[in-house]
Amino acid sequence: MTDAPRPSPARKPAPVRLRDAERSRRAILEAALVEFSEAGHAGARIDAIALRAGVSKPLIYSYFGDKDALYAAALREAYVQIREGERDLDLEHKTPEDAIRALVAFTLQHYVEKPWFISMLNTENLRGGTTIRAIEDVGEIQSPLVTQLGATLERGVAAGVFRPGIDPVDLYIMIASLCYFPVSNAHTLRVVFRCAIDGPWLARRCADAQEMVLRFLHPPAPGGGHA
Amino acid sequence: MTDAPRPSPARKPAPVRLRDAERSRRAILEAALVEFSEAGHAGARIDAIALRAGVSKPLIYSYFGDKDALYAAALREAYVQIREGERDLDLEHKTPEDAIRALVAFTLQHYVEKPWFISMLNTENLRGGTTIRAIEDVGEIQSPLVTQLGATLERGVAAGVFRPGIDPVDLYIMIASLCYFPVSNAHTLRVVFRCAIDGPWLARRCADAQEMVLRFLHPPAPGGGHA
Amino acid sequence: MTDAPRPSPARKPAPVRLRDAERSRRAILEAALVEFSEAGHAGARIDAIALRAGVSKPLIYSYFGDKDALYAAALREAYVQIREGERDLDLEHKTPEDAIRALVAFTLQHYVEKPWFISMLNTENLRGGTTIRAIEDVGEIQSPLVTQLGATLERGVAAGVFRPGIDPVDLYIMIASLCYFPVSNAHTLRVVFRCAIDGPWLARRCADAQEMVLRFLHPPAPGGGHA
Amino acid sequence: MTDAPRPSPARKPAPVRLRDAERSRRAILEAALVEFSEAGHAGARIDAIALRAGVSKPLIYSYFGDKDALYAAALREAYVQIREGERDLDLEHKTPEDAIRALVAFTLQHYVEKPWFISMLNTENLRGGTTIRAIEDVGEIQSPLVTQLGATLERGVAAGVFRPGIDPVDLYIMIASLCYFPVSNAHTLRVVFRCAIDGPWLARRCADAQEMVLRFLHPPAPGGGHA
DNA sequence: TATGAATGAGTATTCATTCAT
DNA sequence: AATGAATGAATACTCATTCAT
Repeated sequence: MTDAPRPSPARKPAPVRLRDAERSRRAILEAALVEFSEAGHAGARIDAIALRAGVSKPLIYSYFGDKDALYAAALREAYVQIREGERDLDLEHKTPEDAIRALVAFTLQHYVEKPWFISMLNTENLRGGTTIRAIEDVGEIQSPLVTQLGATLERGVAAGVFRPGIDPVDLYIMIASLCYFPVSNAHTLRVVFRCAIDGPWLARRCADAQEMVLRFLHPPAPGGGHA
Repeated sequence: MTDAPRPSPARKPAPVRLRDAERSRRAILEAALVEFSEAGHAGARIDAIALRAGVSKPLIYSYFGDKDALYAAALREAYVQIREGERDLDLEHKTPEDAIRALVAFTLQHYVEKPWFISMLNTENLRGGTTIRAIEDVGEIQSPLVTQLGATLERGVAAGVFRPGIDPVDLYIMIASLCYFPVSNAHTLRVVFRCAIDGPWLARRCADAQEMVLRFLHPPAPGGGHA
Repeated sequence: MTDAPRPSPARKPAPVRLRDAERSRRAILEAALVEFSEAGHAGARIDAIALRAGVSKPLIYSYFGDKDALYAAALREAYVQIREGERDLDLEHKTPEDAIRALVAFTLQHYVEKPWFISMLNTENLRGGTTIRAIEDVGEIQSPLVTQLGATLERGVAAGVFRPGIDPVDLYIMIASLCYFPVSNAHTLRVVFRCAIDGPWLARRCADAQEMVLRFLHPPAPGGGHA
Repeated sequence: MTDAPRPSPARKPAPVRLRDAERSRRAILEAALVEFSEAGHAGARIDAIALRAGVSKPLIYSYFGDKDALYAAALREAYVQIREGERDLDLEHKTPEDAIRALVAFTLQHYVEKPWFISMLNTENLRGGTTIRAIEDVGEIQSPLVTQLGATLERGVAAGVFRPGIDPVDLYIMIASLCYFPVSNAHTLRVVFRCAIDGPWLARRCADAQEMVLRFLHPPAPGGGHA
């Protein structure tokens, strides 16, 4: 009202990076991923997401529609992130056994390093999976991994190190099971079993899981195996 | 509305009334268990719990204090229920291998039949375990199982069917892992892998888990094992 | 927190009339009638209604559901009020011509004295009548009047003072038309025609309307009427 | 985005652009008229107006200032439109009785064909007439009609077909009353009286109104009129 | 023991309006 | 002349919790 906003002539005329739609979108999505995974669907606050993303609430609504749609976008993003990691695993250029070891290690590591993945899955399953059912392309997101895993199993069978008849989806679920629970339930395990859920302990979980899966995949020893 | 049915003051202090009070308490607790496990902590509604339990909201407050305290009671109840099941397993009168098989089968079955157990654990872990940390006797609730499992392992080692050096807590976590994930994440698995998460599929999960655990426990074959 | 709310021993122990559900309901309904008629549907504020009624907002929601339902209740109330006035008109004990004069006078008077009636009708018609269509018993509310008016017309025809063939609904609409517009549109008329819309002017409107309606109802003069 | 189509600077100052500006103004005004009349003042959305007009929201603000100013412009436009229609009625070249008939017919027809006129008047009266009071030239907009109507009445009195002493403004209000209510309140009438508010019904309203007004204007029959 | 009545403090969502280009 | 990006200030509605009986 009084003084015009004198721009000091020699400086940059404005914070350059404002008004960048794509950048705002990403900021909101990442803030939502964190908030939803920390607080769950009902507990998440749009206010908190706006604050984290450094934008106003109306912008969130104009980009994503409503809380549910934002939650769906965040859930999808969680899957996209793990797929990107798995794509880089390069299973086909490893020996079958190393491929399995690598997949186990990556899976556990991803769960630990990107804790919102597990949290989002837990939240979504608590909600009965209604949202993920509505995401069109979720099937495609995961299928490359299953294909790779199937090929790895076949190579192992051909090489005589794996027994035949193992379903790649079942195998993936086994691996995920062994990696998921110790991370997902770390808080309750720590209290109930009074044990330290820390790096070394998780490293042992990883080694045990690798051994478990490989023992399960191994064909029976030729001349009279177990018992 | 007018006069309460005045019990003559000097007699026994209305035992029927006490029964009702205890029944109300149980009704509230069970309603809370269902509501919290279906909706999570933030999503659960005191109104809904009152409705399910068939009591008024003030009664809930007078019995349990507030929402958090009710949640804590429900969480504790979930642990109590699974402990009661495990206590009846009678591991010590089975062969070591059968004991392991029985524990795996029971664990999966309990997760499937009492879905609020998994839901409560998920909810509590999403919340960072703050509540369970405050429950005094949770350690004792779980410890009998660990003792039994340790004894079973020792018997197996003595009998030469298990290798030594396995920690009973780690073993229990492995078993729980294999049983937990397919049930906990049934909704997302169904959609992402387009597979039927049904009775037969779960039965195969059970068999696979039993085999996995036993193969893991078996000592290396005497004359040259796995590479 | 500090001092307990000492009830001064000799006084009445509390504001007696609080916690009276029916009384709260009426207060809300009347406040809503005023607020909706002053501000329209979109312009009305639940906050303002709560303030006017002297209750909290949640109470409004617990009694009426949501804004639309409250609006519907207020609209219905407006009709109930005018019906009660018409019921007391006692048309059947007046001469047919006096009955018409009385109905005209009452109608204009009601529009002036209960301004929310016109405002609610205007609001509802602006909204396309969607709400009134959903009120079940609106037809019955108005029908007694139509019956009475039909009887009055018949008596007039029999007495030779009214011509036959007049539909009572059409007649009522004529009367309403003449009374409605000068009240409903007082604000714009005042400005556009720079005329005083006040008591005397409305009294002339009443007299003119009575004359118009009666002239319209009169049978043609027996020996060659108008032109 | 890159270069605007630079018009060579010295030539005529881009007349095409000016046409576009005027067209945008009209588009906004007409969109506003529709939106305000469909939704009322509080219910109208600037977003919706921008969408209907095919322009951006900031353009609306740069042309009209704010929502209230746009509403005022739309209200004024409604009056301008009906004045244009009335100007073409050419009352002075018709017999006094035909002139009245024509005015009644035109009024009803305009209300039916330009529904935003009635809606805008209702909206403005619901708001207490605050806006129209601020429109400077509203008086002039309506006065030609009153002058014409006064002349018509005088001609009728001179011809002996109308009685003297009728105020032209009062007469116009009577006519407007009879035409306004059945159109304005069509939605509620349809439901409350369960009658069809359609073309034929409105045509009968028109004929009845014409007859009513003429009967009212007629001088008392020379040899003993109505009582 | 038990409850109908009532509310303070939020929470998702909307909307007129402005900024920067 | 025109617009995509962005927001402050509401506004409808919810929910854990308490009051009064």
